[in-house]
Amino acid sequence: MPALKTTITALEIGKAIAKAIHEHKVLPGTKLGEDELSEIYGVSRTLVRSALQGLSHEQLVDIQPNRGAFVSKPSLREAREIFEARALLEPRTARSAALRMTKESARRLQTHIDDEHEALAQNDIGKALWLSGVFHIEISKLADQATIGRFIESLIARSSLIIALYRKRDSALCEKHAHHALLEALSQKDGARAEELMQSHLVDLVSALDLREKVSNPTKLKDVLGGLGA
Amino acid sequence: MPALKTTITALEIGKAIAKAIHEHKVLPGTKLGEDELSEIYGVSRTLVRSALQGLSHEQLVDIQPNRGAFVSKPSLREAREIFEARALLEPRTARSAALRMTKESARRLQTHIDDEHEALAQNDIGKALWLSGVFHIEISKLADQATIGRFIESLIARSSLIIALYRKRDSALCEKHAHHALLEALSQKDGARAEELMQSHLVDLVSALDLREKVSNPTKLKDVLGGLGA
DNA sequence: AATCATAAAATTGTATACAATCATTGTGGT
DNA sequence: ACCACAATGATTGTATACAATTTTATGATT
Repeated sequence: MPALKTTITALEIGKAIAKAIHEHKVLPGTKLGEDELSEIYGVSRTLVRSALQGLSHEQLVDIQPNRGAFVSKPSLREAREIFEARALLEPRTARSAALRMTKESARRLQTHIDDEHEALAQNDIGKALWLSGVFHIEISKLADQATIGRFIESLIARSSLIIALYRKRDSALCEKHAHHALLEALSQKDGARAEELMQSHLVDLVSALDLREKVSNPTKLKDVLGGLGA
Repeated sequence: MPALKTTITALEIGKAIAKAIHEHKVLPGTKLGEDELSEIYGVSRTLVRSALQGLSHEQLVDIQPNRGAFVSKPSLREAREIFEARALLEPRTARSAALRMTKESARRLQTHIDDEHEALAQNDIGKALWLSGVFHIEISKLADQATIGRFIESLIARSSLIIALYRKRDSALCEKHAHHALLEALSQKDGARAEELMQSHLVDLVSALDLREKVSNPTKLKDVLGGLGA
């Protein structure tokens, strides 16, 4: 059997935290204390800080000077921007991916979809959410455009924060057929259709979100909690 | 007078290094030693490492485990990808920027162009290169799309590396009229024209580059340094 | 009882110390 | 002269120690 690795890198810690965020195991606003994390991963704060700084660069965590790192809470405007950016990048990327499809990659994507369904069947929403994101990332990787792929990857990671914050109640988050249809178009190397499908898929995703401006923050708590029910 | 600041942050160090890279003060491949930098900025290696990791995340420097940080040397494929990404993002961003133009922002951009010309007049190529990049970044900021703006910013920073590596000999890098024409279209809120101009401007930039595959790296130094000039 | 001031505890920021790894040079052998 | 190999020096990686800041707790005062 392979020797079990004893070292852990800052990058791995970052990935682990990112995955937990993506799966909604930790929610936006959660404080990520350094001592806590170094305890968890069995390393010194040095590596933890390095990992947190990396996540901060991806805007998954927000580092407030002298106060610590918190899971980011994208504003409404950021939320809208992120999905606008996805709408700009992903459909075109799906088109490119279609042109480069192979049997092998089709098989890989199918496996992903199966896993996704399985996770949903087991009601493991977090895992399904994560797999759903990975599906999009895989497509962008197929497009053979690492640079744009990285952008998309970061947008998808932040999308999970947005879903956590702004998802409409009882909105289905993964229409299972959407990914399936996408895969079909990709397999047939039908770039135009893949582009179209991706575009409408993203529209669907946004429509499961409530990105309207809040009525207004109640200026005073008293205004809301004023009368004692009399 | 304002108290002179005595503290320096990792972010500032990163910015300083990034600017030096952008200005071609340090060329791709240059080693960025930690001791060296901590000496220069008068801080411990801790902050320097933090800065370098940040730059590594932007792919401006390449951190090789146990070997150190080097100014990145984008490959030909990366170079092509980066300009493809710019072609995808910047024209559309220029269009958005046009719609949001104000007198004030026009004035700001004009100042930038003036500075750029001044730098060119003084033959300060590095500064001109940097200002040229900042011009593009300013436009993306005007578009009021921080997310895409950050992507563009990172693409432009890496573009300076590409220019350093792949610029055709005696190719003019900043056609002065290009930015001027762009500003004009923006000022007139002519989005369509701004988009068009940006697109062709980017084409011009690429055409000043030699992104053809190298014949082959000289496998042996001897082949190049063979004859002793006899 | 509520508010403010102050003190203690906990947490983050930076520097330093030590360990591990890599590069270089020097030595000995073929 | 050339290659292999070992020792040395330099550089990066990680942990720990200390300083600075924030947060929480405590107590005095109105």
